[in-house]
Amino acid sequence: MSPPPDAAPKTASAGTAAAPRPGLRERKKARTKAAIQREAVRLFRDRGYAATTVEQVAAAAEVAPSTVYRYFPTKEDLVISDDYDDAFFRAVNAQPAGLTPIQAQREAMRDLFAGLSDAELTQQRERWLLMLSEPELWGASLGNIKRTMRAMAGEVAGRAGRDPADPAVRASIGAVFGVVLTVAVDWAEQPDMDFPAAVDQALAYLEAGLPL
Amino acid sequence: MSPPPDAAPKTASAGTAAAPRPGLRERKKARTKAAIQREAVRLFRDRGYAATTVEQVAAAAEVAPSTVYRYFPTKEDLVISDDYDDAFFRAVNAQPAGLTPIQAQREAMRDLFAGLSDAELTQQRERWLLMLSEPELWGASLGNIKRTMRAMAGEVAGRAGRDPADPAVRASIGAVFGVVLTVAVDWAEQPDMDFPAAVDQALAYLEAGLPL
DNA sequence: GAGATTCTGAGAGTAGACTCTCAACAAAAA
DNA sequence: TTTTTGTTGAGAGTCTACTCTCAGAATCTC
Repeated sequence: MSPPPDAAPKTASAGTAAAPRPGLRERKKARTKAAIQREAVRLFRDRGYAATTVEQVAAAAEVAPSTVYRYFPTKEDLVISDDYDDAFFRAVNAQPAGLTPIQAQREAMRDLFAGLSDAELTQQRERWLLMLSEPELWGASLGNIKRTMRAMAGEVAGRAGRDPADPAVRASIGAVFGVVLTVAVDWAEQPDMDFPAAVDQALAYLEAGLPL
Repeated sequence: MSPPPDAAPKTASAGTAAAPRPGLRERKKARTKAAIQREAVRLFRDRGYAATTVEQVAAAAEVAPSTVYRYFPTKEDLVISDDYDDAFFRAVNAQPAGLTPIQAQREAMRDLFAGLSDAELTQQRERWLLMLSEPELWGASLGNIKRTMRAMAGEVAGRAGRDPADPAVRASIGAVFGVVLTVAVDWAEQPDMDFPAAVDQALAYLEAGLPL
């Protein structure tokens, strides 16, 4: 989903690089892309993903079908395009040493949510809901999942002074992923739930060794 | 995949129910279905899932395309049809009281694997590999995942004297799922790995509170 | 065996995701 | 302004999962 691309600088520190200042063309493209995606998610939510054709999305966004495909190679991309995985990875990376991997991931989650507006959270919920109810979308996000897990394994391994292939490292990553997933599933079914708080609580349980 | 349906009695105890003894027709059907599925998995593995058409599967199994669809409503069903989820649930259910939920699930896994032949394990690996590499299949298995998790929540809740909606219960379920998933991912990439042992080890880590 | 039931093959047909091409137009560069 | 480059719309076309129908063949029942 990603916020309106007009708010360009994502990596807070502007730095030295050239900031070519987006021309009119660039801005128009960004606006078109955002509009297509917005209409797509709206239609998918209202009529169902499978029941909505790309043609209808194009019509709603007032562009030609070929234009839709120019921005989003596949129908799934209309939904799964997102950069929170990378953001999460960076957030973990930024945690102070000395934390256990699970603590670090928990803190990273807190930081991540702290930077999101309510509107963005709602957007995320829409996306999760779609991804968790439409098999096709859940499938399309497999790549993201695997990539994130691999990256996290490297990060956690470094943090704990272990090998990324260490079974204990893998287990740790998997546990966090699974825990967050279940909370997301619940969230999809209970709109009013406080997602950030629930994730934090669940990770706290995990941190405590899942007492039951 | 499920073992050749000829080996009918899955729940060891044959019990009282009528065993109508399969007629020739039944056996033929079962054989046809098994053959289609076997050829499908073979072709998918060799040529890739997307690159293999249902028509090719039909040709390889020496039946008409319409026959394939009679047995398997969708192309995905050629792979994801399986009853290990239920088996796992029953195995957990059969564990003695007094174990923690994670211990119970770990023991259930052991029991489950103990009942599988090497051939069946290999078959499972083929399926996991396909499901974890083909987004479409991973997506199609979402239903199974959610159903299993829901069922497990009920089971664990009863076992721990909690509510199925209790966050601690959900977290526990999710952690186990995630841990097993990561091991499966590794397994898909490392054919020679001892999957049952690795799962057991990973769950042992989880049981110990994921020390790192 | 004769008749009832079920399974299969053949093939035509639909839908919708995705591709490709080309001409018209808008914006940037000169 | 003129030229050059990049973006769009229109539309024809492909590919394949999936549906439906019907006739004939194989099994089961009596």
